[in-house]
Amino acid sequence: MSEDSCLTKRLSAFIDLTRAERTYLADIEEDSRPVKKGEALPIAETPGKVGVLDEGWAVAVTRTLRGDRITHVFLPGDIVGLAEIGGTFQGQTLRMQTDGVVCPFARTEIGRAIRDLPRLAALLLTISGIDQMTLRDRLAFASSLSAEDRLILFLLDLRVRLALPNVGSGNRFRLPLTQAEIGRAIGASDITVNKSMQSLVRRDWLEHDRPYHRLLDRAAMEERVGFVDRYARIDMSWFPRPV
Amino acid sequence: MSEDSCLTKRLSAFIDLTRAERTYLADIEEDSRPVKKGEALPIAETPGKVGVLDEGWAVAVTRTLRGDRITHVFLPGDIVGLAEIGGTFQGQTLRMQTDGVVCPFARTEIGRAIRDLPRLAALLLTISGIDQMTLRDRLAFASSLSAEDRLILFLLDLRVRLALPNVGSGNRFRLPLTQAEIGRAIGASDITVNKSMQSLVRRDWLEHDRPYHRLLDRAAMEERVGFVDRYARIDMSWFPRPV
DNA sequence: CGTTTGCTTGAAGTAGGTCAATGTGAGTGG
DNA sequence: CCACTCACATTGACCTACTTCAAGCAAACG
Repeated sequence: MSEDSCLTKRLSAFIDLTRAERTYLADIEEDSRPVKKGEALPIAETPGKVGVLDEGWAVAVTRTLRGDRITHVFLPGDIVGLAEIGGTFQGQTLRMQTDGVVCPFARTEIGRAIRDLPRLAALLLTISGIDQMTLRDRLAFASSLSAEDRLILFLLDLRVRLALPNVGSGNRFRLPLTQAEIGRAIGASDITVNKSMQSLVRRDWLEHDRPYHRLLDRAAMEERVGFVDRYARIDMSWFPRPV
Repeated sequence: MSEDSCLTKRLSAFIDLTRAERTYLADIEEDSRPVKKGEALPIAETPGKVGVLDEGWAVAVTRTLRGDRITHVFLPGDIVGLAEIGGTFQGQTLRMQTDGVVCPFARTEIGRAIRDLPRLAALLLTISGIDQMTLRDRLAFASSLSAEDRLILFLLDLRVRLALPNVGSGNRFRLPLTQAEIGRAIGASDITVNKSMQSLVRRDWLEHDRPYHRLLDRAAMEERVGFVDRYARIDMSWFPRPV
């Protein structure tokens, strides 16, 4: 009762869960499991799992002919494996970017939860949709923004999403990716990332102190790239009534 | 009974719907509505709607600082507005690319359907996930493939998805997009699209006859870009039992 | 204290963007 | 039936934002 499950913690950021929903979720959750940096997520290894990333960062990597690309960065609290719930993993892997803790769920339990907790089903669908729109944004911007602007967008997106679980974490955050990895995430070379970062620092928009980064002028950055926070306003009026 | 709703037709490509599911879906469907080329989809105009594109092509357009980009192409049979079900439309529009017919659904009805037809909820979540993975693929390839290879990928994707509703439609299909629009979809200029197409024709991989295109050597094209058909194998073993 | 990993900087090469001009077929109106 | 127009496709020339290659440097780590 007092102990909230990982999923409960996460979903509470969006809706107030009822007591019934909470206990249901706590029941289906398996024991949380520590995972080491560099390891594949247990979700990706044993098919039929979904999980909540309780601590640490993870990345979704897509293998291409010319090296691996990072297609998604998972932050603490994020649900992992939701997109892959019914599809093949072919060509994609989920890998821990730092040490962390994962709470796995069996896919069949998710199936049951969808049946028994319709509001949860609606919420999951909504979250999946938002992720999709965010991806569309990135895709659109990938070809129309300069590498520097893509970097700005990347930082802004992280900032917003980090603020979701631990409310208002400020503009300073740890970014456990090397410049080369950032490059693989935004579609640029490590050199370009480096030079863009320095350019941002010179412009007094960014401050960095090795793994820590601080956005000094978020307003200017947001205006520059036309940033839209898709998590800001979610319409849940159509959700079915909770159990 | 004899008359299947748009959504029924679509979802039947994935699962065998029960009689109860079919009649439920038929009940919540509103009258299908013809839409003209260039018009915004009624779904995008009146918030709170989702729809099935019964006939015609549509595109999702994301407004960027440097012109509009096409982030998704909807084909006949596709569900439109699913990604937008809970989010804001900000910066994105859905526009008809040809004349067509749309079957709208109220979002609240989808909410009710999720409650009453849990298997449908699971399927929608799965479809949304697959779309997400496809987007990730495109994002990964956007920065690691040449414009020509991106064009190949674009054509292959259309081919696979066109085959979903009207089974095995062959390798020849009508592509109602101008070269400039294709460019906006794959992140290239109209000039590059033109030159890439000619290059493909010269290589005897593609044949085109104005709006019609024929893939002459799909195997070679798929191999070239490492194509993965994410719709090919869907795991539904975890779905809740149908009503 | 050497080795590795990541950051920094410079220089050279290129894919693909923009600009500009021409070609071509389909539709429209006289 | 011909002229006009408009939308698309085509071709060439130039130019720039990036990539790749190469080499030094700093901090972390066994």
